[in-house]
Amino acid sequence: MSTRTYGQLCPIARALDVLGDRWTLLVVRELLLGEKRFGEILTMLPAMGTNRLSNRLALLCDNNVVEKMSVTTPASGVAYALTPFGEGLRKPIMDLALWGMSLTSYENEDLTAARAELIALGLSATVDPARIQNVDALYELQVGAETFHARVGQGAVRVRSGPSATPVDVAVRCTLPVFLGLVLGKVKALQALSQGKVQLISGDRQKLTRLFGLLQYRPASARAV
Amino acid sequence: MSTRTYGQLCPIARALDVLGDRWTLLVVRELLLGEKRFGEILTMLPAMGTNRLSNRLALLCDNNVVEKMSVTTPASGVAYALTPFGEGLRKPIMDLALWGMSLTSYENEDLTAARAELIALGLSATVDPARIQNVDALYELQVGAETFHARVGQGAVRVRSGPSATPVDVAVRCTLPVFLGLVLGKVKALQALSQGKVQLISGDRQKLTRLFGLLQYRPASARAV
DNA sequence: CCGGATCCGTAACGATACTG
DNA sequence: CAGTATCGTTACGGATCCGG
Repeated sequence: MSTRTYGQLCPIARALDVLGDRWTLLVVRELLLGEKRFGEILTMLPAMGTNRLSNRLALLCDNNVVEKMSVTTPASGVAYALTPFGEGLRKPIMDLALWGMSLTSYENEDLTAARAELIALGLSATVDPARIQNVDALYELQVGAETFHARVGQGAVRVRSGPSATPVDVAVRCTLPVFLGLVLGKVKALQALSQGKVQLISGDRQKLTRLFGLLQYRPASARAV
Repeated sequence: MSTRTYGQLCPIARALDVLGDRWTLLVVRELLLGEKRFGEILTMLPAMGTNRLSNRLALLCDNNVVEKMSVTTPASGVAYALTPFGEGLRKPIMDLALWGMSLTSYENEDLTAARAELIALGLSATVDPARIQNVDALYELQVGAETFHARVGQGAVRVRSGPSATPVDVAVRCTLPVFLGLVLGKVKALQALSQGKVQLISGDRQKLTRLFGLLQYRPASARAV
């Protein structure tokens, strides 16, 4: 029980009464990638501990940010998903991601615990809606042991964990270092394809190039601060 | 020293490494209202304690979010202000305020520690830019013992603590309960004026009405969730 | 008085072990 | 798989004290 609230008559303070505890916003971040089971969240945030994850999920459920839902795969049980109200956090959190991008370098980092879907999620915040005004495409990416998908459409790139439930336009596979090379612009998609660093499982090369044209990291100095 | 970082390769986690500690975002909120001195911030966040405020400000300075600046009023000394990089937090925080508005009721609340400028700041996030496309006006409000000003222009309402440094279009004075009645729509500005609940120090009544037409609280059920 | 630094009791955190 | 219980460590909240 988080009886430690700010108790101020201010929407920011009220929001932080719900979200301000350690780990809480990262739990929401995980659920921005799609519904997840208790154990899945814990795998992504191992230092959190089962106890705290349990507490945080209960608090988020109490505040109508998260709800339990029953799932059947891989086994029968419950999963946690954002409510429509919780989905309202996507905008503030992605704005925060855009700000945090200036604190983030993807070069010379330890990749042992890195996750491509988090990199993709962060970069999706940098995409200018005007650039994808009339684009609509669904991608599936298999990066190392991860599988996630990205839908480009309606002025946004939306990243979700796991394989796509519907047929995708393009499906590709690569390693995490290759993925990083692509988003850093050090490797071109077509070049990586011809070198066998990227395997095109389905779809055409043109659409693949377009995805990595959007998901490009630019260092802070080159962006508006 | 907050040596307790998430250490994830993710801009959200990196942002929270800087901002995620308790009180930190509320310190930034205070500075969104303008530069403040150490003691001023502490007065607004008394439960924080001097040592934590000191630590947080140091961490924010280290990360180029906040900078010290020398001031001469009321006495010679230093104040803390957001850097341009820190100003970049205005958008995410105000988006969070908009979300937190659904958790906030301004009715039947304890007003002993309430601050009108925080209410105004929160409501400024709800203003539709389209409504103030070609408006440009500067207001000074004296609510109880507080003085703050609000500039309506360039598609946004910007609230800052203290009196305006430049001449204002409208200056008014009222009590906090009256201010709340105005933003709740329970009292009309013209009506409050004629009853003497609001004192028009300078400027015309029409512009005053416009301000409180913008700064209106609508309960969550009436807004998009 | 302002801008802190030091100290202490309490609550939260991080990790592990244990249970239905 | 999904938690609960426990425990040592760390941070928080509050008060006091220090140097300019």
